[in-house]
Amino acid sequence: MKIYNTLTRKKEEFVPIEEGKVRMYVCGPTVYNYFHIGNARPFVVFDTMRKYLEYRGYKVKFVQNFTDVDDKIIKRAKEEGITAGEVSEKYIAEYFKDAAALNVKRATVHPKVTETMPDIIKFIQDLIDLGYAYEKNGDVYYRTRRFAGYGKLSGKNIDELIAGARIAVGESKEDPLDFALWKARKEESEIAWESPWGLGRPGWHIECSAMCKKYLGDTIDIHAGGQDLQFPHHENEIAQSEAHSGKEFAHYWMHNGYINIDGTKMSKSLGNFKTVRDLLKVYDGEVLRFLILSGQYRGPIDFGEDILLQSQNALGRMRNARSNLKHLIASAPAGSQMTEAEKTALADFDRYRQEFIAAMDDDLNTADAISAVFELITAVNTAVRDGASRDFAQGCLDLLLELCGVLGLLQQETEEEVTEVEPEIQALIDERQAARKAKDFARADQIRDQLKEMGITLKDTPQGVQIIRES
RNA sequence: GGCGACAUAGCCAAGUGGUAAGGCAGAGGUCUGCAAAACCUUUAUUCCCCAGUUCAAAUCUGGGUGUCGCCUCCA
Repeated sequence: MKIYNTLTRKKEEFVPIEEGKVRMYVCGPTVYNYFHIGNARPFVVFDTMRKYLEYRGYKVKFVQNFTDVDDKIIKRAKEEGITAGEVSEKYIAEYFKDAAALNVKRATVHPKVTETMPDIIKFIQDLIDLGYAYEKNGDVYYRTRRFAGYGKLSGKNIDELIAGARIAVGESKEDPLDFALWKARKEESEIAWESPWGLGRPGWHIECSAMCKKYLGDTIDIHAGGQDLQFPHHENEIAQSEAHSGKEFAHYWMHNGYINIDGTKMSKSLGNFKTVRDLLKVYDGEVLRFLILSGQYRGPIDFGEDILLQSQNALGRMRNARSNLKHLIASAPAGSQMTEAEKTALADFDRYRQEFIAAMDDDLNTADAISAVFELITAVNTAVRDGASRDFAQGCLDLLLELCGVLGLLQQETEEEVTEVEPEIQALIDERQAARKAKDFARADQIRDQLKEMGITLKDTPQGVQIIRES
C-alpha cells in the first residue's frame, strides 16, 4: 500500500519495521469538552486506516492518548467548581460514547498523561542530561536550536521562525524558539506533580513523545493526526524523541485535512463548531462517518446541512441493499441451490473487492473505495432482481458487509426485518393481506399507515410482505 | 512577509498524459393496486483563466486569478 508521507511530501510504499506488524500512534483529544465533527475526522480516518491494515492481515498496535492535563482542563475545572481529574474523567467517558456512535474501535492502548508521569519526568531528565534541555526557575525548556533536524516535518526554516516566536511573561527561555517541557506550578490550587525541578506539570509536546515511547518504542511505523498538529506539535515531538533515542521517530507521518464551516476552519477557539454529540441528535453516527469518508482524507471538507443529507441518502442506498439481501435470505426456500449463473456472478463480484483494495491501497482513497461498493451494490441489485437462492444472497451480503466493515459502515442496525411480531400486529398484517386480495385498497393502506405510526413498515415484495421494525 | 493546500456538473466527489468513475438531487421510463425498494435512460464537447510542450493534457511546464490553512492553543 502507498501512504502519503508528510515528511517527504510524497506517496511512498508502506513497509513496516517488523513484517506483518504495524505500530501506530494517533494524537488523541484534550478532554475538556465534547469533541466536534472536525475533531472526529482523524478519529474516523485513522480508525479506518487501522481497520484496513488489519483487513490486509497486519497485526496493528494502535495507541491513541488522552491529554488529561492541560490549561483548558484546569480552567474548566475552576468554572465548574470540580477537580481537573473530574473534568477529564467525565469527558473521557463522553469521548467513548461518541466514538462508539461513529463506529470507532477502541485503541489497543489509550494512555493518559496522568498515568505516564514517571515516564515523562524520566524523559525530560534524559533530555537535560543529553544537553537538549535546561531548567530555569522550575520550568524546563527544550533547546530547539540544538536539534539539527528542526523544521523537517513542517518545512519551516528555523531562522524564519524567530520572527513569530516570543517569550511570554514569566518565562525565562534562553532562546525564543525554545518550548516548555515542564511548567512550574504557579498557583497553590493548580494540579501538580513532584519532579526534580519542583512541583509542576508537563508541557503538551513531551507527553506524546513519552507515551509513544512507552507503548510503541523508539521508532514507530505511523504517526498521525490533524494537519494543525504538524507544527509545532509534531515537529517538537520529533525533536524530543529523536534527540532522546538518536533514532528516527516515525517512518510515516499522516495528516488529515480540516473540516471547514462556511469556508473557514472549524475550531474550538473560533467557536464555529458542531459537536458530534449535537449532530447525533439528528443524524446517526454512520451518516457522520460516511460523510467523513466520502472524500480523500487529506483534502478539506466543507461541512453543512446539504452534505449531511447527501450522506444520509447515500448511506441509505447501502442500507437498502443490505435489507433487501436479508429479506431474500429470510424468504428463500430452505433447500434452494445456487445456480450456475449465480456461481459465476458471485465469482465475478470479486472484481469489486479488488477495486476496493486498489483504492484503499492508494493512500486510503476511501472515496474511490466507496464507489467500488456502490458498483457492487448495483451489480448485486441487478442480479437478485428476479429473486435469488439463499446461498447467493448470503454470498452477496457477506461481500457487502466485508467491504463496508473495513470502512466501519453498516455496523449498526437502524431498522430490523422481523419475521415474528406480536399477535395483534400479525392480525393487522393478515387483515391487510385479505383486504388487498379483496381489492379493498383503502383499508389496506389504512392499516399500513396505522402500523407505520407504530414503527412498523411494510413492503410488498415478490417474496411476500417484508416487515421492518425501527430499532 | 515565509511556507503550504485546494479549484472537476445544481450539490458532494474520484481521476495525475490517451479522450470525464461513483453518489446525492432532478427529469423520463419499467415493475407494483398504490407505496417502498430496485432496474433502465437522461444531466460536464469539458475539468478556474491564459500561454506553452505533445500525435494526444483535467492531468506536464510557465504565468495569472480565486479560496483556505500553518507560521500562537487548536484534529
